[in-house]
Amino acid sequence: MPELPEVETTRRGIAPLIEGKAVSAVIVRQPRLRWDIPSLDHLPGESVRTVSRRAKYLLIGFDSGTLIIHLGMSGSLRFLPADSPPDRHDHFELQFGRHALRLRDPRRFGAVLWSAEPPTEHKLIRALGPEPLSQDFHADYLYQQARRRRLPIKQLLMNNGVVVGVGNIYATESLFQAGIHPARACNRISRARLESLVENIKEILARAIQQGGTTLRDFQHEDGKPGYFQQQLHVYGRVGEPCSTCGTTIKAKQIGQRTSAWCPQCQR
DNA sequence: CTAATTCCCTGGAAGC
DNA sequence: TGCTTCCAGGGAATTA
Repeated sequence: MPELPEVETTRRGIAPLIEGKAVSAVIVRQPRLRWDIPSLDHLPGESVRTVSRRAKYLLIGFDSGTLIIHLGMSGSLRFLPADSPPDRHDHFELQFGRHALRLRDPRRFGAVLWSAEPPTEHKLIRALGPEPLSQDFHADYLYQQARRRRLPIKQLLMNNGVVVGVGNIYATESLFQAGIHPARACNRISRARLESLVENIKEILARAIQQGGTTLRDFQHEDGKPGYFQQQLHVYGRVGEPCSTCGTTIKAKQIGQRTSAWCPQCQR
């Protein structure tokens, strides 16, 4: 599923293709995504001004407002000839003359929304925590967030009000790298260990984005290969296999309705 | 306020 | 081979 690195890779891929281009048509084949796709009848004739990202939301800025796209769990965007035949899961597209930016989303957990106000004021975006790769996400900040709560550290990381863009894969992997048990109460972790956790999150995400960038040149021809396929996963999806560090069998259990994997030897 | 639970949806894997 | 069942997963909405 698209994690933050994949969304950022998508942003970098589509930005140079659509910035400055005028929308010629909007096509909605299946409006029922997570929420119904709103009417975008006013868009044709308007030009794309910016292509940015906040958390896992892609923000396509126009003079009259912002198109907000979330890829959910199975969404992908491609830029291709407008006359290429759509797949049955190709629900939405913006056409730019002979090309189209097309959204495919088999599981329809994604979203296409419109915000007439600045996107920072939008209901879904206003209350989000800092970007993990920004300077606002640092050890002191995470320590302050952690000390007044007691839930498992993994759930704290996956709370978008605390930090955005850290999904199950990256939470699982960064906790392994930092040697922290995913179920450990977040207020019972030292500042020093949280500092290590912050560093690991940044490092792992940055590397995934960098690797996503290497597939960018193929962007127009196929879905960007998710960065985590190239990145070595140490615990995620490796339940029952030996730990790459110590050989202990990787365990898993549900933490906050999500499967969490960890090495019982390396993570405390 | 924090925390826990429910719900949306379908492809793919596993079981029969 | 074909059918059925189960599971994953982001994150908003709802409930406690």
